[in-house]
Amino acid sequence: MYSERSADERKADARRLDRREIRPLDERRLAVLRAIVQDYVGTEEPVGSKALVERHNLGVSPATVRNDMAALEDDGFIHQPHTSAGRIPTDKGYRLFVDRLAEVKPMSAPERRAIRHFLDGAVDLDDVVARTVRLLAQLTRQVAVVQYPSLSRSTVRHIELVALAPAKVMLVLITNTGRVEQRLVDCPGTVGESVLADLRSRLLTGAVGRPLPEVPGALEELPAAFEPSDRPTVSVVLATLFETLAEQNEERIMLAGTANLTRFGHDFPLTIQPVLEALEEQVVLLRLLGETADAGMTVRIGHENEYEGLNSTSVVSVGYGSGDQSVAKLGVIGPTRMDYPGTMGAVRAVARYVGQILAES
Amino acid sequence: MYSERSADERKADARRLDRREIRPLDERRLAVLRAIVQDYVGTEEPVGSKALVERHNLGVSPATVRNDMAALEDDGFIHQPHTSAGRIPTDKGYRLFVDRLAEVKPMSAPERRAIRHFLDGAVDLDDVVARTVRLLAQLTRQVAVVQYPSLSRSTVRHIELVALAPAKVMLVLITNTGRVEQRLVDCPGTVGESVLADLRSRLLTGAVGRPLPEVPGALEELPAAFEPSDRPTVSVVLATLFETLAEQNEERIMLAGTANLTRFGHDFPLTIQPVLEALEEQVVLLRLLGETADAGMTVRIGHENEYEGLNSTSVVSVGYGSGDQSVAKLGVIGPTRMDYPGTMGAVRAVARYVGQILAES
DNA sequence: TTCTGGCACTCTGCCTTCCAGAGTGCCAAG
DNA sequence: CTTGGCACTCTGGAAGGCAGAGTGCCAGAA
Repeated sequence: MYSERSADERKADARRLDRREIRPLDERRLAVLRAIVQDYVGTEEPVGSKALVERHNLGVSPATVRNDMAALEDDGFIHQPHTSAGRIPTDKGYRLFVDRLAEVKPMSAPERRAIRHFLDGAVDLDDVVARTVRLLAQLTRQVAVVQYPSLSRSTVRHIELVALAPAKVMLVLITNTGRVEQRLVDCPGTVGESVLADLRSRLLTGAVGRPLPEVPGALEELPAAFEPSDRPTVSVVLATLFETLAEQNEERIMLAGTANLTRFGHDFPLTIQPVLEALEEQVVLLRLLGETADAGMTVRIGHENEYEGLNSTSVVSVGYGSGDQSVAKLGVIGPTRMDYPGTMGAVRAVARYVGQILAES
Repeated sequence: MYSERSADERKADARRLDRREIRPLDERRLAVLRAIVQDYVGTEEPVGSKALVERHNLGVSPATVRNDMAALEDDGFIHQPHTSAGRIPTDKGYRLFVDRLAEVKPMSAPERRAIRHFLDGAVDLDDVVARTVRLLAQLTRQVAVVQYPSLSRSTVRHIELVALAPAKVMLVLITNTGRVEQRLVDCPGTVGESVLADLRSRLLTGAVGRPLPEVPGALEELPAAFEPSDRPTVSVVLATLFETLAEQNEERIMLAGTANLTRFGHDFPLTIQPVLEALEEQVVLLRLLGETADAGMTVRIGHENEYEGLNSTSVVSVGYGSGDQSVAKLGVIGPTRMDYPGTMGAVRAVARYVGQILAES
């Protein structure tokens, strides 16, 4: 499937390389690296020069490929487990592959339809996240992680005040991402219905559509609009609201596909344990996703991951959100030896559709 | 540690056996089984007659033990991996061990204090459950599962309807446990403010204070109170509400300690995959805990578990709750070769303390 | 220069063989 | 019923051998 593209691709690579002035990596050497990565990802076995020439028509002999391999090894892109074994890409090799040799593989039309269909059935935010994470795990056959839309980046869709008792008010905050937060407010005295209605409508006018962090500023002057006798109540409600807003708390995370870890590799128990441990720590996962760039897809390969337990895994993550704003991150965690183009394609597609779903609801 | 108890225990066993008329299992044979289970759990290796006599002072020769072992094997309590290997307890053997040979090992005072201290820091329900599950995983070094307190007994605190768009209504349900659920309702036509207000107040009168499962019955006649033209809208809202109520009854579950699976055994990847798969399925876990008896601890050993993937695991579970009522279940999942007395002790202790915490809050 | 075929060399992975050790079942005697 | 003795079986690990795959290097060709 790659032969058809090779001519164009090579030229493209050559151009890019020239731009970047990377001398020692000529066109063919990069093709060799790409072939190694592809083969290794497919077979999970070190790949040798002969097999490489057979499977990819590189147009040169094994001996030549061997020379290129030696050069690639010198530069640290590939590595030999033992003398006289095939080569395996290093983290640096994967990095180069991802940066310049691979293109995100778009989902096929049926796949896109399936994603759409699967996510469309969701009834609420929890369900959206749950479906997303499972879908992602299934598509990539890896461990999927989805962060709940964070409060700090979303906007106010609605605020509701409900009198539960003479001096008790329930404050409900609904964000554009579908998240609902509620707080019970103990008021200093009985609250009149009319005051409550007034406050409610003023809150709505002042806050709806605003990003959460901006709301306190916008409502600062509010108590002044009320009778002095009502101000304590208004202040308490406002304080509670601000508190709720400020608690951009508990970034929650959902996980799926841990069973896919069993396909990790041969030296399996050694690799899997730290990974499972990492996955149990919400903090680690949050930091992991936190490292994701705000725009564009982030790929962290092997040792590029801060957390040691994930040194033999790669993390592909991306922000998602309604509209252009990214409100949270999602991603997958798999062995460094993963199908990067496919994984990146799946992650990107899923993120896009979740964003749409969120925007619609 | 067992020798000190052996005299009393043996008599007790003998008595119990007489009561149950199990002839072929005399006192010593049971002691042998107990020793086998203990040793196997400790070493993870098939245990032979000689080693058994050396480690436990059974007061007889290896040859005698061999005879007993042969008998135990005939009865299906133990099993030989290969001719001329030691013996391994079967599920049936563990069952007998748990039923009659083991006693729940109480936690030590420092352990109890640690449990108490660890759980006391919890700030809300989520936190209680999260702490509990982690604690349990740590104590038992196995996979822990905690079910959220059942909501079927909680009541409606408030229902709110908010018009977001001409034909879109946000339905918010708040329970007395502080849980908030919201749904977006697509109405068949434009909804008038007055209709909405009317519906809202009727919902409140009919539902507030009622246990969730009773709400549908109480609101059955509601559409009849409205103009025929409004009934479709009312019906849609009601349907959504009932759906939400029903979903509230779907219990949630929290999980921890999956990393402990790596200590499962030698034939590791084969065993662990189905287990991980099972753990991902909330449904499976819920069914698993659902099988727990309402009172007392339940131990399901190996093939006693309905779910096939858990055929080589044992599940120790127990109900917990505030006061005498069990509101939910918790438990651990581990290899059939687990320390039953210790695990049961930990599970029981944790359940007890969680109950107390819930009662206090 | 750059590529290529050839060649000697090295290493793994796998298979076989072999042996010690642990464990058993059975039997005859206490 | 228990026990010591004995012959037998089976695993697990060590040692050795062999085929296959892969490499590096070199000298000659393009």
